[in-house]
Parts: sequence; structure tokens; C-alpha cells
Amino acid sequence: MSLDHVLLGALREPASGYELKQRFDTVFRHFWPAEQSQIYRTLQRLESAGWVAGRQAASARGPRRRVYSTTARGLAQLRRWLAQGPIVGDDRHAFVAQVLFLHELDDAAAARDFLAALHSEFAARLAELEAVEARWRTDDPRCPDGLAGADFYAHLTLTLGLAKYRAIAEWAARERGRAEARLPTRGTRARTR
Amino acid sequence: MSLDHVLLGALREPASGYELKQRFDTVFRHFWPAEQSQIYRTLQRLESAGWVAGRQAASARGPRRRVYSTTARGLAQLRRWLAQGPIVGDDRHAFVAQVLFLHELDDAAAARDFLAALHSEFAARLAELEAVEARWRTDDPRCPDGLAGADFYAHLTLTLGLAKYRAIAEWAARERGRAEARLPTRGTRARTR
DNA sequence: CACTGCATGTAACCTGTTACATGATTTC
DNA sequence: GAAATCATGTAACAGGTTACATGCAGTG
Repeated sequence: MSLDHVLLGALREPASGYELKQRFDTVFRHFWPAEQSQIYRTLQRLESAGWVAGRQAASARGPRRRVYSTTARGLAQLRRWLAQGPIVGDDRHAFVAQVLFLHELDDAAAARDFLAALHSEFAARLAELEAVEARWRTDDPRCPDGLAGADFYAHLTLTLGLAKYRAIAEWAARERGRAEARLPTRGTRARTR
Repeated sequence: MSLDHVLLGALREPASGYELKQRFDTVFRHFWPAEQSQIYRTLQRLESAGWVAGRQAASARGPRRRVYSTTARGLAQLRRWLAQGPIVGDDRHAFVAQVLFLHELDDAAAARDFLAALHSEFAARLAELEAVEARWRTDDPRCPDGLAGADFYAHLTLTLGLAKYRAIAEWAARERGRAEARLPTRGTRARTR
């Protein structure tokens, strides 16, 4: 139940369900997306378990808010989760299945376009993370190597995203090229096989 | 509903639920794992939709089997799915959340060990795929560049897995080194912060 | 007064996991 | 005759998604 632990980690700094949703949509989304309905539901469950505590708070604008934070028991639970070692689990990537079955399209140009679209997608994700890193470097002179505490680990997740998206974008560009090379030359039939 | 389409693609070659489970555990597992119970349940739904057809078949050993194959309507559905372009969707990787919250362990040596464990995990996955590729090369002299038809696309999924696992394993090795360098030297207090 | 942003929640549904249940045939 | 392998299915539950419902406060 990783959502539980992402919330436990996030709530070391107190936040409302609404604020959590925003953090999910910006940072956590990259490795554990969650919908608002699921966040509120899970918060309730974690509170009955005694892992987070909620309290009523006033709001600068808008209705009253309910602010949660991780309890001592919640923190102990989070530490156990971290101490058990990496939870790697399975990948679930529909696009890889699509690549595997691309042959069923029986259309080498469409396959090449498919790989080109994959390249745009991952190049865009890479550019997004590169922008985040560039901003960080200009905002904080200690950025890559002087980072301490929680920032050091946050930066690690950034370099992982960078490495992964870079590898996939390069793969897509390379394979798009190989697919291009297989295309029938002009003047011959457009279909393969 | 990607499981539907993975089954549609797999059943271009007729197979029983049991055989499909084996293919999931060897090949499809790398991008779309599925349990036996889910496979049988989905097969029933796809059959009512008219996308696959099942027929009774004799079995060399063991009880009677039910062999399914993709129908013309199922193939049309599969092609529509491929033609709509890559479905990239979200990543859900608990270990990245763990890295982000590693600071809560407040133990730099444990964090270094965590990264070392990640490195072993991904190095092992990489080695597994490298072995698959090596076997393919020795079995088929056309292997990397002369591959045609469905094999060309199957090889693409292999090079993707190779690129991705290589990138992650290299990241883990590099960051393990950086974490090592931050360790307090012998004789000083063992805890960071 | 309409719209936007803040804020919290519920209901129905779909997908995926775990556990259980059954039975045939072959090999030791 | 016990164990392994072939083979198919169901039930209960957990986790995640989509859609809906409600209401406050400030801005134009």
C-alpha cells in the first residue's frame, strides 16, 4: 500500500487534502499519481489507524480546512517501510505492448510515425525535468553537490527521472531511424510484406 | 483497457488460458503482468464482445482445453488501438517515493545500502535481458539488423528494456557512490544531521 | 450576480490480487 | 498411490478512476 506511505512521507509537513492533491499533481505524480477522491478516502483510513492526525484550521480564503500531519506511530510505520529495502514491483506500460504488436498494422510508415510520437513524448518529459533542474541550480548555488538532508534525496529522484527519460528518448530516436531505413523506397508499393 | 488488447495481440496465435498465463509470466510480464484469474475472466468478457472466439480442443496430456483466437472484429479493435498512437500513461514506482523520503531514516549508511540494493536489482534485470539478446543472436544470424516482420518489433521492445534498465542501473551505481562520499568518516558519530 | 479558486466529501464502477476449489493424466 | 503438471474456473477483497454533490469567499 504505497499510497499510504507517500501520504505519511508528505505529511511530515502538515497539509490539507486539497494541498496534497496539488503536490500529487506536481511532484508525486511522477512516480505515484493519485486522484483527489482517493486521497481523502485514504486520509480517513490513516486517521482511524492513528498514523496521521487531522485538525480543523482556519483558511485565508474559502471554507474551513482540515489539516493532517503524520503522528509518531505514522513515522515509525514510514521508517519500517523505508528500512525494508527497495520495493521495485512491476512495470505496466501499454506503449511497449503496442510496439510489440505494431506488426499487426502492416504499415511500416505508421510504425515509424508511432516511434516518432514516442520520441516527442519522452523528449518533452525530459525537457520538463531538465527545466526543473536548471531552475534549481540557479536558485540554489549548492545545487548538485552541496545539497544536504532531504534535498539531497529529492535531487536523486530528479537525476533518476532525467536518466530514464533520456534513455527512452534516445531509444525512440534511434529506433525511429531504423524504422525509417526499412521503409519501401518511393515508387514501390507502400505496404510492407 | 490494455489487458484486453494484449490478449487480442497474443491471440493472433490461438492459445488456451493456461498457455496465455505462461506467456504473461515470461514475456508480457515485462510490461503488463496479469494473474491467471484475471486472464480467464477477461477472456470470457472478450468472447461475449465477439473479439475472441473459444473452441474446445483435445489435449495431449491433462484435461480438455479451451483454445481462443482473435476474431476479425477483435483484430480491427487491436488495429484501432495501435493506430491511435502511443498510450504512455503514468509511472507507479514505489521505490522512487522511498528514495524521496530516505532522509526520514536519518541514517546515511542505510541510504547508501538502499541505493546499492537498487543497483543489484536493476543490474540483475539488465543481465537477464542481455542473456535473452545474446541467445537470440546466436540462434538467428539475422538477429539485430536483418530481422523482419513481427520479430523486428519484438526486438525493439528488447532494446527498450535494455536501454531503460541500463540507465537505471548506472544511475544507482553513480548515486550509491555519491551517498558513500557523504558518509561520516570512521571515528565520528554514525548519524547524519 | 456570475465566475473562479478554495475546500471537502460520496457513490458507482472497473481493474487487479489473493485465495480457494476442482479434476485429469503422467511419472516415480 | 503420491506428486507433478496440465487445465479451468469462482469468490472476496483491495486499490484506483470517474462522476457527482456541496458550499464558501473574493473578483469583475
